Order: sequence, then structure tokens, then C-alpha cells
Amino acid sequence: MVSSTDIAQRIIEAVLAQRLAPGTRLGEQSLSLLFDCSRTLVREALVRLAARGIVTVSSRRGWYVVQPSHDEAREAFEARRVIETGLIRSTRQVDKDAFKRLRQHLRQEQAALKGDDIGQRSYLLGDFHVCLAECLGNQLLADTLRDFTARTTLIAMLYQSSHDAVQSCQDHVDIVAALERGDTDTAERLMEAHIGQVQAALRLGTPSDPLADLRQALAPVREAGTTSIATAKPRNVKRPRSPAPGDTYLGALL
Amino acid sequence: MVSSTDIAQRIIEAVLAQRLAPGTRLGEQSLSLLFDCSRTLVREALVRLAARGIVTVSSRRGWYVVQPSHDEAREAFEARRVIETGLIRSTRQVDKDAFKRLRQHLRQEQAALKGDDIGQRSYLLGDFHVCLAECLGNQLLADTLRDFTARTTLIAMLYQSSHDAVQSCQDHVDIVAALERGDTDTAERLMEAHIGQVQAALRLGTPSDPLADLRQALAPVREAGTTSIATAKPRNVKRPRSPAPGDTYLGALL
DNA sequence: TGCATCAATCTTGCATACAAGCCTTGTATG
DNA sequence: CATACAAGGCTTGTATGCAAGATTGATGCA
Repeated sequence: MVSSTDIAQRIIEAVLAQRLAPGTRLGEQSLSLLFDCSRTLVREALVRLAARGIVTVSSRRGWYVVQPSHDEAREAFEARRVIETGLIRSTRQVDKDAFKRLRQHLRQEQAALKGDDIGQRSYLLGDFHVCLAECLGNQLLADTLRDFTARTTLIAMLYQSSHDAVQSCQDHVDIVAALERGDTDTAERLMEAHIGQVQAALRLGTPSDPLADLRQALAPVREAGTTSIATAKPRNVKRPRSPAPGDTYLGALL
Repeated sequence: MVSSTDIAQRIIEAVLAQRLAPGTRLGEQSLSLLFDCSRTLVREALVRLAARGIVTVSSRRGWYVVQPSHDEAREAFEARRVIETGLIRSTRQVDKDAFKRLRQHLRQEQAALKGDDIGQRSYLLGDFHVCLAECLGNQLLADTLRDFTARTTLIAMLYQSSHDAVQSCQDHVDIVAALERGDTDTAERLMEAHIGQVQAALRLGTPSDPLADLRQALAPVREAGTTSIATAKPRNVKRPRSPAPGDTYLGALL
């Protein structure tokens, strides 16, 4: 028996693991079939996720994973910077068990870096920040940060981040180390730099191309010396329907 | 025709105006009658508010305005402090129109202080912080702050804040003044102090008494020199049903 | 061929019906 | 007098049905 909470959680986990791309269509019926429940529960989950800024609904057209604009991307990163550095700054003392948990988390990250599960890697790198907020003793901000992290993950997907996972993990290690020796000033500075790097890795110049898959799939056979007109941007697309190549997103939730 | 958004907004506005007390029961049927719509819409609004931490649902018992615990209260104030000071700190330049809007808001606050509408006063004092976040250019944090402000408003009601509205308004004026002359350091410090004062005004010693209304209503006629036993605390009450004196909360939303 | 119109289909929006659990209260019993 | 227990009402939880809007694809026409 699934609850709407389960559904919402599965969706947000899929986002954090980059298994759900921004702009993906989330049909109520598809989901109700997938989770073997009525549309009511699915709808409830989607409404909840909409309130958290993860999905949006276009009236009588469908539900979609959000595609943050440039401005929204800027706001999301600024928000994370404000919250995470502020949380570190206002931190007085950190529990010993908290460090245990953080170190455990770092080990998981490092293990994931050796593995080949990109989703797991992405999930853990994002979850670090939530975990840190919890360890710093503020569940409310941790929850908020989970949503914001999901947002920045979507932004990274949308704007084709060239962000380096190994470097990120190293940043995390350094931050925890600084905290552990009580050097919150350094920790704060490192966090600021870390988030800045993630943000800087975005290719904000290239506004997402929702037709990328399609264009690539339909690209003509390359002939030497010819620049295919098919790789040119489409003239004008208003609110393009999600490309969703074959509804393969269903599997992303399982 | 009402939408679930309208309902949610009305409820959150009522909270910000202190017209809905923490612990107030929000029956689906009552609300559907009040807004002349089906339970579906009401439910959708409540689910959304639950995701924002304003109401909670107790399985098959009912929906209630949240009653934050001591710990949650601490977290809420810390969260606000982190976000609001951080936002000021990270501010580089503020639009000229923004100051216009802020000054306008301050005038409204001052007008409300002269009037006798406590609700309006409370609403405006809280809304200042949301307004400020918007003026500092981050809608995402502004929205987040609206929820947190609603939370702290509930906390203030629950823990019988002795907080001084005039002083608060003066704080706001000072903060805007500091910002306007570009002194963000001072602005940040003032904001920190301001939130600290609001928090300090709480009577955290007295955990709310959900039977207060009832006890007062049923208090015996005062006779000189007698200390009525009826004013003594009840021996033991587990999970007292919301006192909701006569469902008068309905009017709070209109 | 190019374009406008229209029917078919799919999607969400909303209301309603019914099921299931909790709380209250009335009653009996030690 | 206190406790145990059962019935009934009230509230939410979930599913389903139907309406309305949007998109698509077909058709007719210039």
C-alpha cells in the first residue's frame, strides 16, 4: 500500500539522483498505474511537490518537473549560500555523534565515486548538505535545504553542469575537517567557495534545449564538410510539449 | 468561484493576522461550507499548507493549525535569523524602487500602530520581512520567509509573546535607514538584534494551556478571599481535543 | 501545396460516494 | 465511585465519475 508521501518521496529522490530530468512530464494516470493506486493519491503527492517547488502544473495539460529560469537558478544558489554559510556561522558546538554521521556520509560519497552509479553519486553529493544542516541542529532548515538542493540539481541538469564530482567530495571533506577542528570561519569560507564552484560550473550561456534528445536522435548522417541545417535551433517553439522520449521516465521511479 | 490557492492564502493570511490561533481545528467540512466548495478543494489547500508547515493532520481526527514545540520555535527563529541577516549581508545593491516600496510599507505599519486593528498590525509587522526579502531580490527566500514568519507568529501566540509593536516598527525603520545609506553591516546587526528581541519576548516557560478558554469560561463567580479550586490545573490530560470555543474560528477567515 | 476548420482523444479539475478509524457518550459491572 | 465496554456519530482517506479544456490529426477548400 502506497501513500501520497511515498510517491512524493520517490519523485524527489529520483530528482536528486538525476533520474528525472527537468521538464519531464508526470502524468497522473501514468503514475497511478505505476504505483497501483488511484489518481487521488498521485494528485495529492504532486500538489505537495508543487508547494515545494519541485513540479508545476499547467492547467489541463499536465504536470512537469520544473525547469528553473536563469533568474530562479541565481536565486536558488543564493538561497543555498545564505542558508548554508549562515548555518555554519551561527553554529556554536557540534555534537560528537554528528561528526560520526558526517564521516560516515563522506565514506559513502567516496565509495560512490569509485562505483559507476551516477545517480547514487549525485544523490549523495546533494544529500551531504541536508545531512550537514541536520547535524548543525536545524531540521527546519534541513528540510528547506532538501528542496533547494533538488532545485539546484535540476538546474545542473538543465544547464549542463560540467561540475566535478571528485572535487565536490573533496570540498565536503575539507568542510567537515574544518568544522571538526572548530574552525567555523574556514568552514564557512569553504562552503561559500564550494557552492560558488558548483554554480560556476553551469553553462548558463546555453539556455536549455528541450529538444536536445530529439534533435540528436534525428540528426542526419554526418557528411564531411557539411554543417547540417538540422542542428540549427528551431525557429520558434512555444511551450514545447515534453519530449519525453518514449515515456522511459517511468523506470526512473522504481 | 474559489480555488484551493485562495483557500490556502486566506488561511495563511489569517494566521499572519493572528486571527487563527495555534491548535485551531480546521474541519474539512466546515471549510467547504464556508467557501462553498467541495471537500476536494479544501483538502488540496490543507495538503499544501501542511507541506509548508502551517497545519498538520492527525489521522482521521482532523486538521489543526500547528503548535510548534520549544525546539521547533528555536529552529524557526534561528532559521529566520540565518536567512534574513545572510540576505542583507550578501546584498550588493538595492534598487531605488525597492526603497520606495519599503518606505511605503513602513508608513502602513505606522498607520496601523495608530489604529486599533491588532490583526492588521501583526500582519504588517510580519510582512515587512517578506517585503524586505523581495526587495533584496530573492523571491525564493521571500516565499520561504513567509512560511517561517507565519510559524513565528504562531509561536508568538502560543507562547504569549509580550513583544512591543512600536519598538518593532522602529527597528524596521532603522534597518531600512541603514540599508538606504548603504550601511549593510549595521543593517545586518540591527536585524539580528531585532529578531533576537522578538524571540526574547516569548514566555517559553509557560507551555500553552489548551484548556485556558474553557477554564476561564467556567470559572466560578469570584468571591472575596477564596482561591477557587477550579483554577487549579487539571490532574492529567492526554491529547486534549482542541478546545475550539464554539467554532468561532470560521469568522476569522472572512 | 498551404491553410483553416473540426472532430476525436487525452488530460486535468472538481464533486461525490463510500469505506474505515477515532472519539464521545451511554450503560453496565466490580 | 471508578472502570470497562460497546454503540453511534463524526471525521478523514480513497476511489470513481463526469465535465471542461487542450492537443492532435484529419478533412475540406482555395
